[in-house]
Amino acid sequence: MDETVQQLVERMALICEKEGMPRIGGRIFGYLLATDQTFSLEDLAEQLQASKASVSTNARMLEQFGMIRRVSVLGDRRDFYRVQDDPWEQMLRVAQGRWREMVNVFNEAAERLPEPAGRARMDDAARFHTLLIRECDALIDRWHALRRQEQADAGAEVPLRRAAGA
Amino acid sequence: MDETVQQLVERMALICEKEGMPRIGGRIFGYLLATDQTFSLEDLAEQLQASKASVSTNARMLEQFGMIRRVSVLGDRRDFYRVQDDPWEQMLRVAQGRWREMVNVFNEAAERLPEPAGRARMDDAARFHTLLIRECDALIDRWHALRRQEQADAGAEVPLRRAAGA
DNA sequence: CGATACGTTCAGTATTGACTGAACGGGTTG
DNA sequence: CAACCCGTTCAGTCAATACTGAACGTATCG
Repeated sequence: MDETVQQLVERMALICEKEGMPRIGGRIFGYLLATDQTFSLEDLAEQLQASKASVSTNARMLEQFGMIRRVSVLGDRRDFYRVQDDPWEQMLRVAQGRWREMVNVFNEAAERLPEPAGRARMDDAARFHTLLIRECDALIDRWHALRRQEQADAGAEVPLRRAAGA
Repeated sequence: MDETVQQLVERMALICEKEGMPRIGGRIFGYLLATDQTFSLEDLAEQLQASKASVSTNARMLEQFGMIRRVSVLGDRRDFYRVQDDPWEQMLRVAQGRWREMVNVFNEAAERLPEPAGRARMDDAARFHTLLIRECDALIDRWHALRRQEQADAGAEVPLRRAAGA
C-alpha cells in the first residue's frame, strides 16, 4: 500500500476511534476514501491486515451509517465496497438522529424534574439541540449547493477547452 | 437523590459514554445539569456513588471541556462545582477544534496522495469540514440570540404583570 | 510545629469490547 | 449431489481503560 495512503488510513483510524468507532472501521473508511476505489472484502482484509470477520462487521456498520456502500458486480459473487458519494452528509444525518433522542430525553426531564432551575436547564438543552438539528438541515443544503458548484467548476475545465478550440 | 434526577443522570451517562467520554463524567454533568446546584467533590462522590479520585479526574476533564466550572466559596477550602452557564456552546467549540485538526489531515493528504480521485475526495472532505466550522460559528451566534430572547421573555413575566397592574 | 482536611496522583484491578479463528449457512459450479 | 466459495456469526482471547483505594503533597487550623 502507498505510504501516503497508509498514513491517512492510520490517522483516520485514530480519529474515528476517538469518536467511539472501532479502529478498523476508521481504517476501512479512510482506505476507501483515500483510494476512491472499489474493493472486495478480501482485498480490504489483506490491505488492512485484519481478519475478514472484522472487516465484514465493520463494513456493515459503515454501510448502516451510510458512509460506504456495497457494490455488486455482474458475474461475481463477492461483495465490493466503495465510499458513498457524499459520506459527510450521512454522518450529519446520523448525528441528527442522536440529537433527536437527546431532545426527547431533555423534554421528558423538563416536565418531570422537581426543581424549576433544573427544568429550565433541560428546556435550555432541548432548545439548543432542536436548533442544532434545524441548522444542520440548512447546513446540508448549503453543502449541496457548494458541492454542485465545485463539480460544475471541475467538469467545466474540459468543455471550456473544447469551446476555446471551437 | 430524586428518582427523576437519577433517571436523567443515568441516561446522560450512557449518552456521554457513547460519545467516548467516561461514564462517570456523564453522570457528573447530568447531575449538575438536572439540579442546577453547586456541589462539593465529596457531595458528588457520595451522590453518584463513585470514588473521590474518579470524580476529581472526571470533573477536571469536564472543566477543561468548559462544560462545568469550579466555584470557590469564601471561608471554605473545598472545591465546588456547578454547570457552566452555556455548556452547549463550549461543546461545539471543542468539536470545532477537532474538525480543524481533521481539515489539516485532509489538506495534507490532498497534496500528497498519488491518485487524483483520492485527492479530490480529500479536498471534498476538507471543504466540508471547513464549511462545518464556519457554519458552527453562525449557529453559535443564532443560539446566543435565541437564548437572550428566552431569558428576556422569562424575565419579562413579572414586570409585565406589574405593568398590567399599573 | 503537629494534626487535620482536601484534592490529586498512582499502582492495581476489573470490566468492557475489539479483534481473531473456526464453525456455520446459503448459494453457485462441476 | 458433492465440492467449493463467500460472508456472517460466535466463542474465546487479548488489550485498553475506567474506576478504586491508598499514598502523597499542600494548605489550614489548633
